[in-house]
Amino acid sequence: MSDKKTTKDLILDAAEKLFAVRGFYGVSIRQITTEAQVDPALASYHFGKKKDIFEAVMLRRAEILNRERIQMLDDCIRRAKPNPAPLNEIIDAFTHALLNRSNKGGAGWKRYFAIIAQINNHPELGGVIMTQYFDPLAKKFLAAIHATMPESNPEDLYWCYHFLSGALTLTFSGTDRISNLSDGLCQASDLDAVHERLVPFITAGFEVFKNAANKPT
Amino acid sequence: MSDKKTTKDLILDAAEKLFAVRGFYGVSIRQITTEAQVDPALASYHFGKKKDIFEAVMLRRAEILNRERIQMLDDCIRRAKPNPAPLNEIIDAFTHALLNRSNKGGAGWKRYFAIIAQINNHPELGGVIMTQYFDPLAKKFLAAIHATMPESNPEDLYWCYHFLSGALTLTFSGTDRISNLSDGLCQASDLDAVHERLVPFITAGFEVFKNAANKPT
DNA sequence: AATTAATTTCAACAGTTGTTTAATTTATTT
DNA sequence: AAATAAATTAAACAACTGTTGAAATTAATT
Repeated sequence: MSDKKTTKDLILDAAEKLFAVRGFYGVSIRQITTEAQVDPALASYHFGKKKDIFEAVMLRRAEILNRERIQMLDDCIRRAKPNPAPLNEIIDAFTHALLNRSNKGGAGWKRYFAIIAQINNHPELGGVIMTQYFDPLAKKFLAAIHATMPESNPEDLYWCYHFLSGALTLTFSGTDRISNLSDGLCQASDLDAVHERLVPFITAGFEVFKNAANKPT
Repeated sequence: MSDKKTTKDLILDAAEKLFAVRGFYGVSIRQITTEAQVDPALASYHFGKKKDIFEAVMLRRAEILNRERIQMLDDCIRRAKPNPAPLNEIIDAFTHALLNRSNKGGAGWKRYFAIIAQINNHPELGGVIMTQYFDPLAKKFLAAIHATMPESNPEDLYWCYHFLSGALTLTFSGTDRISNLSDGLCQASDLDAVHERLVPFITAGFEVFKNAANKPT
């Protein structure tokens, strides 16, 4: 019945768990293999260097996520045809899969996004995965936005995307400072509350730049 | 003339530089003291444990920054009296000192903000400094917002603040992914460009919640 | 100038780091 | 069942980790 997990996945699960709270440099291979209840040498045997473990952790879920997000974006574009997709739906498509997986995908997904949040704000790590998996989708997304806001200045849109990316990232970080700040009224773990506000918030932000004050360069 | 730097500051400067790009766990005391051209034992002698070095790095600039930001917020409230301060000015007051220091304060400040960006997204580190120095100001700031948007739901405002915090944080992170994405059209280092767009973007986001759809709980 | 305090140096500590090697066990193929 | 491949184990490697102690030096005080 219950398929026994492969050693590779045991290691990846353990690595994901530990990387999520202590970061790449804060976790040793021995800690990972201890958590996975596996011999230390197996990490090298199956993955190679430590960075390769990290990349394997990132890749494992990146593809699933990417497929879902592209799907949602395409759906919402198709639904609106021949008109451009509505802005708020585009932004929803961009964020929904992320927040939904983080919310209802289980502990693994939550940890995965915590790592994403770290590398998104870390200059040295993350470059590869983010560029390879997230940026192409970001471009698709921005193209859809531009289609629905044809008068806007592309430069403005890039910055708006940047703000969106930051807001999302902080939400995933697992630092629950908003809970302190609000004396428990809000909690970063309540991703439904986030999503409910994030989409209109960001939509309104984008719409400021609907009619370019600055001409495109 | 040129006051020779104290050993303490040599160490803090080196630590700041290295922490900014590799994070707390990614930097060793020996790397710090080598960079500072100082004996390794001096780190313990002057600061104690490694975490104490990190906290000292954070504290050094936190006070300066806090003073500036409170000043700007108070000024803008005073200017508007007896009316509440305009929303966009409040947000400008919140962001201006940060972006200005990061932009024109020299390399040290830039690195400092890169560290802030890391700990803001890192559950284990940062708690102390952020809670002690940044959250009180956040409350002041949110109170000002609420004064100018009296019909709004506090819960909504906390979330808006959360989004603002994320957008700011990513800007400081030093990861210049927006440059890749825009093929060089935008650059995260161009903080004037950020500021110019961030304030109206965030202002519009907040204004969505001016009249609470959800009644306050 | 003598005495005390503060700082800096050098050496060492026990523990951990990532990674590799060779031997052993398990699984797969012929 | 024999032969081959894949996976796992245990031990070891040199390099590095944070931190400490005692001696040597510099600065400040009497």
